[in-house]
Amino acid sequence: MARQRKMDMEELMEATENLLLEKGYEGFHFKALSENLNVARSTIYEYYKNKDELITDYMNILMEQVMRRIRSLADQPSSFLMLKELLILFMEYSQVYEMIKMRPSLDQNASPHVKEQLSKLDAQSRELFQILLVEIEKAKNEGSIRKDLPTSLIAGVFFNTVLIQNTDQIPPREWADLLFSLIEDGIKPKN
Amino acid sequence: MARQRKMDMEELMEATENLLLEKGYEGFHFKALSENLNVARSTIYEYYKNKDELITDYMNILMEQVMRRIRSLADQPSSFLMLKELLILFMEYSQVYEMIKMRPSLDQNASPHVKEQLSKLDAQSRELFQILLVEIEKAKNEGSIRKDLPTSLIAGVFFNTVLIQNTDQIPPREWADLLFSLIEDGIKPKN
Amino acid sequence: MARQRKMDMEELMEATENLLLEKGYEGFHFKALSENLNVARSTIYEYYKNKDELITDYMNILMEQVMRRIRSLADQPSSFLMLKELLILFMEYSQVYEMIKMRPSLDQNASPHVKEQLSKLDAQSRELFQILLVEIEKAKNEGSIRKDLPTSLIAGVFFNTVLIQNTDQIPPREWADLLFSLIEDGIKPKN
Amino acid sequence: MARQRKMDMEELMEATENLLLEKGYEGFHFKALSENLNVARSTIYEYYKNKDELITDYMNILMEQVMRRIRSLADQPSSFLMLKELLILFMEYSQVYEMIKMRPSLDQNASPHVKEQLSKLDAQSRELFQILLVEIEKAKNEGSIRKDLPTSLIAGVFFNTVLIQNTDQIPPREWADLLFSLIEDGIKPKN
DNA sequence: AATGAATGAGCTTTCATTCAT
DNA sequence: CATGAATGAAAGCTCATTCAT
Repeated sequence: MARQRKMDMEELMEATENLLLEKGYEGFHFKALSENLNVARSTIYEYYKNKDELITDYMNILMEQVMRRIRSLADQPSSFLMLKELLILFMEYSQVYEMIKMRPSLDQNASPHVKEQLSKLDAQSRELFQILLVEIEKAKNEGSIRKDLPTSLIAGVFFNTVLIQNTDQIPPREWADLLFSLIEDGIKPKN
Repeated sequence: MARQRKMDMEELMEATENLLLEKGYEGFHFKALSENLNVARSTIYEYYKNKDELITDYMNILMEQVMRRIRSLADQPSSFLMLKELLILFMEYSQVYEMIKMRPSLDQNASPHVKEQLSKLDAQSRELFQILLVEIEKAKNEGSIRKDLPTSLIAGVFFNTVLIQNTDQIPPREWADLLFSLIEDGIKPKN
Repeated sequence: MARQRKMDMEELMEATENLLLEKGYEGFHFKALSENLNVARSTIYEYYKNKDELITDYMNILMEQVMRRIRSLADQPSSFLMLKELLILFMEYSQVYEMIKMRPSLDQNASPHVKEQLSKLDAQSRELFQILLVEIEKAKNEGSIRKDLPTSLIAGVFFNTVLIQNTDQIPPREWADLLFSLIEDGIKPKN
Repeated sequence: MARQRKMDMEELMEATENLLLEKGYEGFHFKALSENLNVARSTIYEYYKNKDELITDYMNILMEQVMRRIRSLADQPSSFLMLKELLILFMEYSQVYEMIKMRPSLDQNASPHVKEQLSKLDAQSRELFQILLVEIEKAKNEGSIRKDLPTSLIAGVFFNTVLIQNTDQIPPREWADLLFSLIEDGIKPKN
């Protein structure tokens, strides 16, 4: 099998994710990445022709994973419960929204291959948003969500609140319940 | 051809803000900045010894402005109303939270002067958080906020929801009211 | 006038020419170029965004110069004499044909700007060839050139023989006369 | 998956020649070579320790082949006819002159082994030139070549004109005759 | 003050070369 | 033999920063 393999795709993707979250697109360097992985910088180029191809590949893999999870969520008793499941999923995959915010930076000097990857990515983002928007609308019709709140605002709450830092180290499940409770009933006491 | 264009501090700060928001700390370059301002790159060095000093200076100015506004808010009839005013202020100054998230990047190779600027900044951030946390606690005691929600979660909601993109272009005042209504009462219909 | 100017466009073009002739397109590096010019590598980037832009710019300048000279040659008493003048010119500018041979290498990853420069260049090359071919045809009709030799062969002789190394260091004018004499009458003694 | 494709020396030499002619010494890379041959890059190292050894080996093989052909040409009725045969041979092996022009690039960091190969090569080049020069001198003495033309110029014509692109796709034999006719009698009509 | 010019540091990328299987 | 994997050296390029006017 030739020289001992040092690079591990899983590790590469993990390191890519961490570095992206920490430094953002502009601060993402193969130098730091290779140091994290303990391989030579050039080794990464054996797998990815450049930064953008690695990043878009990572994003697509992430998105596919999330979409697979979302599709496996289908058939909840109600849209309201579906939304709760989505929120929990978004918390687990809070990188997704960070990546979506990073997306515009990738347009500059996108090579044809990168462009292709980006359009796949965009398609999946659109699908993700679509699902969320549809579920919110359905829940409004179900009568389980207020109709006076714009759907875009509610969707925004879903994406943004999952980024809240859990500084008190509350257990994830409990944190999710608290967050959903806040979104559901607000901060005002019940009566 | 000397002195073609005077530097204007206001413009400099504005351009700094825009570039920081658009590209993040790692993507903030004097090159782009000077192009936006239509001055020579070297001209900026007449005012700031380097990148980090400009950025920390901008951040401090921003923070001072916000803190001044917050202090002018004091003496609301209730903590609950105070929190509403704070949310409106955070919406107006949504850059603030973006800057706070950018803060850690500034630690690397911070010169003594930058370190000093950073500690001023940290002091102001701490004060800002403190005010928010105190008001939330007071509101809990007032009985106008549920006690079962962790204060850190509520504070997080205050910072994060102001970043929601107003994609539907709803007028700012109305958007603020809708957002506060959501935070106050949740998405569930009253019944 | 700011820091003392070290780069001189004339020198830059000259060094570019020399390096291109010596190493060819693939062996042309900014490193060697900057060493020849005694400036930092990055300094060259202040003038040219990259290798290809410098090279195509150089080639266009060269071509324009040659075409200007050619146009100033017009109105010779006969096409035959015109061809002699052209040969002398080609000897003086023997780089031109070397550059034309290098031309195809420039197509890979040509940026839009480079593509534009290349199409200008191609237009001038075409014009140059055209002039040569037309003069050869006219000379054939004048009866001063054999009609049994393909025009392309004669044109080829004009371009290729100017590249013969003058190893014996014969004075240019004399060398040109000898070369033209060979082309005119061949190597066989008159009888 | 070992041993998928056997290396074939003939193919290797052919690919080496093509790549050298297309890209020149500086643009000759094992990467492209291995892709052309459809073998792993590292496989070439089983046969040649490095780039330069492959190139000098190829050049020596080429030169030997040419010299063998030249030796088999000996004993023409006259030096003039010998020169015609040589021209035809040079047309068939027009790579030879391209390689000779490439020769100087090989001096940089030549390893001992490469240096040895180069000196063999140089010996053969010298012999080749020698033969050509001697035949020209003999033909001058025979009275079949003008004595007023420097031998070096005539030799140069032999090497350079074989590089003329046959753009009109004239059959090789015919092209050779036309070229020799031009060299012999010049472009001027007979009377 | 403002600028044009130059530069070094550091990242991106390519490629020859090595090595274990 | 042939290969896949890893790597260092060197080129490509960008940008913060300095400096003389």
